[in-house]
Amino acid sequence: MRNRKTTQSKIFAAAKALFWTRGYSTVSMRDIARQANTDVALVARYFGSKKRLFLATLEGALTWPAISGKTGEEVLRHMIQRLAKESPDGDEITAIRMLIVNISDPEVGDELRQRYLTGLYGPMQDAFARRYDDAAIALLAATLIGLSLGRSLLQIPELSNLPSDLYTQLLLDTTQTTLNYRSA
Amino acid sequence: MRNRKTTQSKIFAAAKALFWTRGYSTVSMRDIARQANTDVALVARYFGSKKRLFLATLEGALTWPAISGKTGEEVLRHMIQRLAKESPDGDEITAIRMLIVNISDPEVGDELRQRYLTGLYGPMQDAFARRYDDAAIALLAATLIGLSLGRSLLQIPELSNLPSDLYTQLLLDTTQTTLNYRSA
DNA sequence: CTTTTAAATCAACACTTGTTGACTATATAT
DNA sequence: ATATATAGTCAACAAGTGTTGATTTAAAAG
Repeated sequence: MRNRKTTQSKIFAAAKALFWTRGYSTVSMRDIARQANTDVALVARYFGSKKRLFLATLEGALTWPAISGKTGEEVLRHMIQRLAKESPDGDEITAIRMLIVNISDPEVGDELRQRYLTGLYGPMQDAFARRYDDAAIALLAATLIGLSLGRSLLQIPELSNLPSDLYTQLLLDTTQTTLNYRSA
Repeated sequence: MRNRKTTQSKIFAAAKALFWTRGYSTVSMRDIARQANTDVALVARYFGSKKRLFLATLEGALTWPAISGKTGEEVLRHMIQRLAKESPDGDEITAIRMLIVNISDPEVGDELRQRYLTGLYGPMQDAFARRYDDAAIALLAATLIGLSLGRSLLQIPELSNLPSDLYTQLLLDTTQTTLNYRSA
């Protein structure tokens, strides 16, 4: 098959899978090419550079999907459902997990941190503003990330072993109690 | 100064600082040598290999200090105080932050995950066993890690801006409410 | 002061990295 | 069937990687 589009998407899929699970700097262009059954040169040619390819895999990630018009709770519920789909064995990878994996990379960490703050955290803060304590919202954000880390990366048994529906329930429960937190 | 011990400790300090902040695979032996004002060859000679040097920096980390005899609350309080010392600008680095930074590294991630589970999580589970819900303990572990991530790595303003004592209070508060969680 | 011991340095190795350019092969259009 | 456009391949580059050996230099022991 000699088709540019399909080759491009093969490369893209391979890059996303590798970058999102193993992290930017531990993945080489040749790793991506091998995974996509192509040549290294094509990876560089079709996407410009390694960093540009990584940034391409971030398209649409770390931003709320159509947040306007919906209540904070609705949006949050949507995110929780997505988080719950992330399996501990890693065949389903959320943007939150990708964020954790790459946040401390000197090459792309700052970019990711900024995208998270402006794309996810900021809007969430706005959606709940003046209805909950500021510290409670920050606490909720941190807790959701911590749970994702504990379930998929650290593989804490009590979290990893939870079936998807019970994990969803746990996320909903903690969201509720966390939001009601008042500082001082 | 021509002294083996001091050179070794200079190298060790440089390695720990770099590994713990930037992560194992993004730090080169030459980076360490440069930071320690020595030659690359000495780094390899004094510590065997890159991985052995990294493992050396883990000495005493990710394990409870003298847990026997103390109650779960006492040990937990001790950990919280250590967590609170971690400044958002990174001149004080906790083992938890190091864990997050390196957990997804293909080279050392598994080792770290295992050390965390057997050295920190397991003992904590034992210390609280039959006094709190299993899910509550897992939830607490995940929340503490999430807060560390949010404060020092993601730099969520509402967490990063908290002075050390208020951050301690937040940790204590959430610990209390989280432990009382009952599933289903 | 001379000899010995070992810390520090220099150079090199085999290999991997991202990226570029020239070349070949194939599908489409004439 | 021939010409053209372009997808795919191969080779090479400069730079960086971990690691090892030989050499030089300085401190300690005689």
